[in-house]
Amino acid sequence: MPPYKSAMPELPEVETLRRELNKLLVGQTIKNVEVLWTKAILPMTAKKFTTELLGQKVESVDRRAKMLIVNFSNGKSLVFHLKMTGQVIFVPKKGGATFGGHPTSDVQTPGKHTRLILEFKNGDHLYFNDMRKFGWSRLVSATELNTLTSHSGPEPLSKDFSADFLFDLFQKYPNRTLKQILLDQTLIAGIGNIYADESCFLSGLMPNRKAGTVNQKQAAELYKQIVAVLKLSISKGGTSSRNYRRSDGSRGSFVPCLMVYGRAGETCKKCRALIQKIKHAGRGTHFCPQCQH
DNA sequence: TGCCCCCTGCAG
DNA sequence: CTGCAGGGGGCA
Repeated sequence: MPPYKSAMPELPEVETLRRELNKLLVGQTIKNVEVLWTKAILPMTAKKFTTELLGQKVESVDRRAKMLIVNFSNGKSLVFHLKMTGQVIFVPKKGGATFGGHPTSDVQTPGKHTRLILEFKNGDHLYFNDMRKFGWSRLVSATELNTLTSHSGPEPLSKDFSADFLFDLFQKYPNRTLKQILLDQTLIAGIGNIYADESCFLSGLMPNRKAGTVNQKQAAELYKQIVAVLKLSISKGGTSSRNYRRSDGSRGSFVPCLMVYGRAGETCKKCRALIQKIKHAGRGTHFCPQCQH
């Protein structure tokens, strides 16, 4: 078994939750709120948080960068950031098809890491679990939501992101490394450690390569691979290398598709060289010494 | 620009 | 038992 790995939910993981919860929550009305760890909802008090949520009806579920956004019909939004170990788990009312979570799930609802519970009128529950307590959930107005999301760069799967945009970034920050740029949420939204390493591998570029040394063709290839790996991972329900779970408590199935992330010491799936791990940009960084330059 | 901090579980 | 893992915000 691979060694200890800690990976936070990134774009594909949060997008998976968004798609699932959009089907499950829209039209539901909040009947009860339980705040089990008050810091999870800072800066709001548990009392105010609860009062404002009671009776609210879910209109849609959104995602921006790595933030999961539950919109209510009164214009307010409940925003979740899962950070390292956050989970958002949906448990249908008793008698529901998957009551108690996914049959093979190891997730406790509620459990010792449950920080917040929402109960809906029909008896369904939504649990916010977070072992490390880095994650948060904020109830915000439309204006505040705009502020929260305005610091993020373009969505990589939107038309705002393109090969030219990426190349322009590299020209703008020639002394930064590819990984530093890919991880910077103000430049591009939603890419974290896993998909930064994976997209660099897939495009044959070293994560610590200076952006200024990358030519237009290479930038175009990296762009293409970023989009491809994010889409593929979404189609697999994301990467559950450790804490991340889908809304029913089950694991995403992208781990077998990983080429370098979490594979230090294992053989490269392309050339059989040993995958290496270094520390770069403050993160564990995985690469193939033979495939990437 | 880079380091500290928030946290907990697990490796060593 | 110590120390490391790490997103992102804050601060020097």
